[in-house]
Amino acid sequence: MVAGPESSAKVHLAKDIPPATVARLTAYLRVLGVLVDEGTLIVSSEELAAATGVGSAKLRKDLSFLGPNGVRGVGYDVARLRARIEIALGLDQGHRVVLVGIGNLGRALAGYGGFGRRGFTIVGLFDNEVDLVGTAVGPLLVRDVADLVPACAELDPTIAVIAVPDDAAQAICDRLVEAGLRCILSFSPVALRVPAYVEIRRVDLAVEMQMLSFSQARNAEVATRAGEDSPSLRSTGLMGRGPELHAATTNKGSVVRQ
Amino acid sequence: MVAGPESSAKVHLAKDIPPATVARLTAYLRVLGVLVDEGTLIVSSEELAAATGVGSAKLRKDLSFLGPNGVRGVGYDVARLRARIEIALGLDQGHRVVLVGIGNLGRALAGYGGFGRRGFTIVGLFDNEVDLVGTAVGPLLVRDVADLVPACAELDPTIAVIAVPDDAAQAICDRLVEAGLRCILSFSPVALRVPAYVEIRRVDLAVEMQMLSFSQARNAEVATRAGEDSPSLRSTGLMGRGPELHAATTNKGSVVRQ
DNA sequence: GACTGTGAATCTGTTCACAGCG
DNA sequence: CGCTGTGAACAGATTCACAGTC
Repeated sequence: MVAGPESSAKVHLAKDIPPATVARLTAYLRVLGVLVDEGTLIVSSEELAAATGVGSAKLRKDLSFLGPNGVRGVGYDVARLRARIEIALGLDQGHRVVLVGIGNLGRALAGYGGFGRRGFTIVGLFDNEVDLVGTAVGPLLVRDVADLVPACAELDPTIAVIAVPDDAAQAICDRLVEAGLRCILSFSPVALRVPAYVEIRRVDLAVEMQMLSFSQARNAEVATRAGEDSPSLRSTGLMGRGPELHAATTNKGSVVRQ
Repeated sequence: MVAGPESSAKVHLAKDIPPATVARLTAYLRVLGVLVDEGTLIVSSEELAAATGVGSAKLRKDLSFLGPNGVRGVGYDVARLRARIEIALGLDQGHRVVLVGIGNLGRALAGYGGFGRRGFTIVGLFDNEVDLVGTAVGPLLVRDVADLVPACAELDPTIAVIAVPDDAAQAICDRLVEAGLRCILSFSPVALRVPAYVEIRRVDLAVEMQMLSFSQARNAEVATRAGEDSPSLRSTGLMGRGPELHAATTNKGSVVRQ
């Protein structure tokens, strides 16, 4: 009965949630957004799990870390569950993001609609290329990276994204830390050194390709059984929703086939 | 004694390597590349681990899955180890990659030097935008996505990358499977449905941001102890190498601080 | 009856500490 | 003596099965 009709009462949760669960909560959130748009009010663990590509038991366990959220015999209130997850992830306040490095990747990130839709607002763009500084990318002007520290004082960002060439990454990272940033997402494969109080995550695009390469190598090795057996497209019924809900995909650890 | 002086004798390994290890092998590989460029011949587990941001015990265990690769009391032969990892990951043959969706992200991927350097050659670019078809992106011309299946027969790719809008992702994915692709990397957050024999990995850029958001929320909750304590920049000595080798970064599971 | 929430069992990954070897 | 390679202890994540509740 902990589930009173609070709206943003900060139920003090969000403390002991395992990292693996956090990673999946974001996936549930996305699907819940689609369901809200469709006007769906209630969803069962089975349905939500199928739409996200995980097992239903895992999903229930994940959600249980946020406290009781569903109604037994019925399912989960879509809107309420979404709000609950957003609070747990700290997304309810929104985030102000600065992006450093406006090459192709930076541009792609700046234009990526998925961010805005999920509570991330890009508030600053930086680059060191003189030709680029002052030009508009979307609704923002690119600033000189030399002004990073003072500009951050003004912009008050909570998250920084690094999308600069490898050899510049550490210097930019240092500057960001100096500017007071505590959460940094880097797209450079180099291991960045930061003080312990700074949270840094790295996305290395080549890693994903290499993991694919490995599984191909493994499969090729087992035999060249190019047999077209096993269609096995999980069809869990109940899935006749939008044209955007599909089941069964890997997530992150590896080849999590379910 | 298994370690004879073979060059590419396919030691039949690469079978039972845990996924978590595979993910890290790619990181070691990158650092080894830097070391080779610098002319370093021998590296110890301690050094390599520091440069990659993992613990040395973990590194040794990871490498042990490939068989004995080092010399006790000395360390690892840089060039030999690199070759060994490349074989294990199936990178020694190289990979032919087709890229579907030439928006900002696709363009960023097409221009990303990290791929070529690591054995991935982009051999085909596809989009459905008429204005784009026929234009050059780097050394390649963009092809019409309608020609995907016949073009793949000609290009013989081993990996496909999907960088199209969310609502087109499943259709493109189906087309790629039809074209015979078995390894697909998708940048769309939607869970794609594929036959069981197809390996698919998903990279959701928003997930990483949301995980950062979570850790910030957690930290803010514990208290606003903005204390500037703990500088703790691991400095393991032995690190006076290039300007590109740094230590201590998270990897993937979460906040793997070491 | 249906579906959630969860302890208990299992599996996977990490850490430790040391034996084994050059 | 130093460093690799690894069994054994440990921690974390997943799966199972069912008790609890509407």
